[in-house]
Parts: sequence; structure tokens; C-alpha cells
Amino acid sequence: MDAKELLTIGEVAHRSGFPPSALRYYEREGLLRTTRTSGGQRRYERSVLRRLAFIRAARTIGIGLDEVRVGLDQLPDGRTPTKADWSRLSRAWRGRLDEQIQALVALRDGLDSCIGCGCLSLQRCRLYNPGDRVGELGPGARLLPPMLRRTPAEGV
Amino acid sequence: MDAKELLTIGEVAHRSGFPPSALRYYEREGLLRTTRTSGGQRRYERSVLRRLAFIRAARTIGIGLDEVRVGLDQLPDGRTPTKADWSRLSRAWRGRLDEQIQALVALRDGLDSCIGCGCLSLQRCRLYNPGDRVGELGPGARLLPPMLRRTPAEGV
DNA sequence: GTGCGACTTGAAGTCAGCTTTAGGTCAAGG
DNA sequence: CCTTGACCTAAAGCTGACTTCAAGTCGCAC
Repeated sequence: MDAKELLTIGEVAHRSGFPPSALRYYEREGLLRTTRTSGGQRRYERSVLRRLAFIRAARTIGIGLDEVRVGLDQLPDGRTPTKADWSRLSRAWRGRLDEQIQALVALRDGLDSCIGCGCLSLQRCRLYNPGDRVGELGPGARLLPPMLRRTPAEGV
Repeated sequence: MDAKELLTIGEVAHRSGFPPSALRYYEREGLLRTTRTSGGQRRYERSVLRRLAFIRAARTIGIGLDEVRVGLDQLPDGRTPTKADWSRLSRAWRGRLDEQIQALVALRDGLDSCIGCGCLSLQRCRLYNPGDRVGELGPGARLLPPMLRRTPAEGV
């Protein structure tokens, strides 16, 4: 029950799975706050583990740190987040996940039709998307799901 | 019908949607080949548009350029790829897409159960994945789909 | 032949999200 | 008190996929 049971960076690293360098980085970026010993070493409250779990989950579904920070800022400062707090954030993520899934399914279905048609002409293939037509639409392909366009591995 | 109808880099850029800088980059990286004018300017065969469509599709589903190059190298050198050529590549992508979709769906379902339970304790939540337990499992969270785990610290 | 936009190159810059390095300091057990 | 491992900082480095820059060249219309 003591509020004194503070964790060292090494302990947090071990329990959270984030390396110390990442923890320091997150602190610099304003995602975590720490107290310090008289000697300047970091001491973490246990609640940081929850924040880190949040961060990991968010990163997992491709949310950038800027956005994670916004989410964390919406959580109440010291106290345990309420059910409503989590629900709000969770719903936002749910929407994002749905979008990502939908985009991938659309892409997969397009791919299936490619396999079916042989895709030799590439004229009607949604996935390969003939360049001549795209060119007329202006720079940057516009036929693929926005979620996935221009989003290499990181977001997926 | 002439084989002479070659495209300038600007034309290819316009038709493919890739900026000239990306086209030069892809050439340096061995994804494209070009002929040159006597003065050293690039001239592209029309077939490059197909390769670029391939590249765009691959990039869209998160495939890195290294792997794209491997895929392109499997296509016959000069001639139009056969149905079998495309099918082989497409099937590989299909599998990858299926994996990605499955991982996202698993994540979404986990998120749904979080919303349901309120996630106040975080003790049983698959998505948030309590740090204390993870700590006991060794470094690096192990509860999320491999596809999406993307632990920031692969080396830890 | 001249003007000018499109083209050429290599090198350096960008972005995210960290990691690594160098050179020191702290804290706790013996 | 001393040792030793964990910790500190700032700054630089890394990866991938490009973009931007500087300085110069090409090619086509007039």
C-alpha cells in the first residue's frame, strides 16, 4: 500500500518489455513522467506499466507516438482511468481497426479477382491498376483504400 | 506498334503516379531498367508501367522493396508475364494478406472484450496485456499475434 | 543558334522510432 | 570505504524509402 514502492528503469523495462532506451525516449517525448532520486535516477510509479501497455497496444495497431500522446493526455492525470475513459479510447481504436481490416479485405478480394482473370492485360485489374488511367487522375494512385495507400509495413 | 515508342521519365512519372525521384531510385535499386539516349537521358519501355503497377500494389500491402525485387526477378525478363507467373506471385500475396487480416481481427476481438469488461484491472485483458505478467514471461510481449507484435525492441 | 524546360548526377536531407556510444555518476552489498 | 552493476546525459547512428539540392546537360521548338 505504500506509495513508495517505486520501480527502477530496469525493473520497468523488464516488466513492460520495453528496453530502457525506449523508456527514456518516451519520457523525452512526453509520453511518460517520472520522479527522480536525489542522485537523478528515474523512479517509476507502478501505473506506468499501464501506460506502457496502452502504448504497446496502440503501437501494435500502427498508431504513431504523436497520436498515442494525445490519447494518453485524455486519460485523467493521476487517478486510475474509469471505464468510460478506456471505452472512449477503445472505440476509437475499434474504428481504426475496422478500417484497416476492411481495406485489407478489399485488397484481398481484388487480388482474388486478379488470380481469376489472369491479369494479363492488367486493364481491368483493381489491384494492379493500370498506370495509364492513374496518370489521368493526377499524381499518386487514387484507386486503393486510403488506409493502405502510402502506408508501408508500419501501419499494417 | 513500333518498339520505338519510348517514354521519358516525366511521362512515366505522370502515367504511373510515381515521381521521377522515385523512378530513379527504383532504377538504382535494381527494380527497373532503362535505355538511354545518346545524351544520357532515360527512356522507358511501356512495359515499365506494368512493373510499376506491380510495385505499387506490393508496396500497398506492405512489402518492402527487397522483396518486391525478388518478385520482379521471378517474372520473365522481356516477355509479358504468363498467367502462371502472376498467379504464383498473387498467391504469395494472398497468404500475406490473410495473415494480416487475421491478426487485425484477433486484435479487434480482443479490443471488443476489453470494452466489455471495462478493463479497469487490466488483469485479464488480452490487448493491454499486464506488464507484470509479461515480465514473468521474459522480455517482449508474447500475447499478441506475431504479425502485429512489432515489438519496438526486437533485440530485447 | 538560342532559349528554356526537362533532364542528368552524387550527395545530403528527411521522417519515425528508436538504439548505440562515450564518458561519466549513483546506490547498495560486503 | 570500496567495488560493481545499474544508471545518467547528449549526441550521433540506424533503417527504409525516398526527396531535395546544387550544379550542370540535353533536346526540341522557334
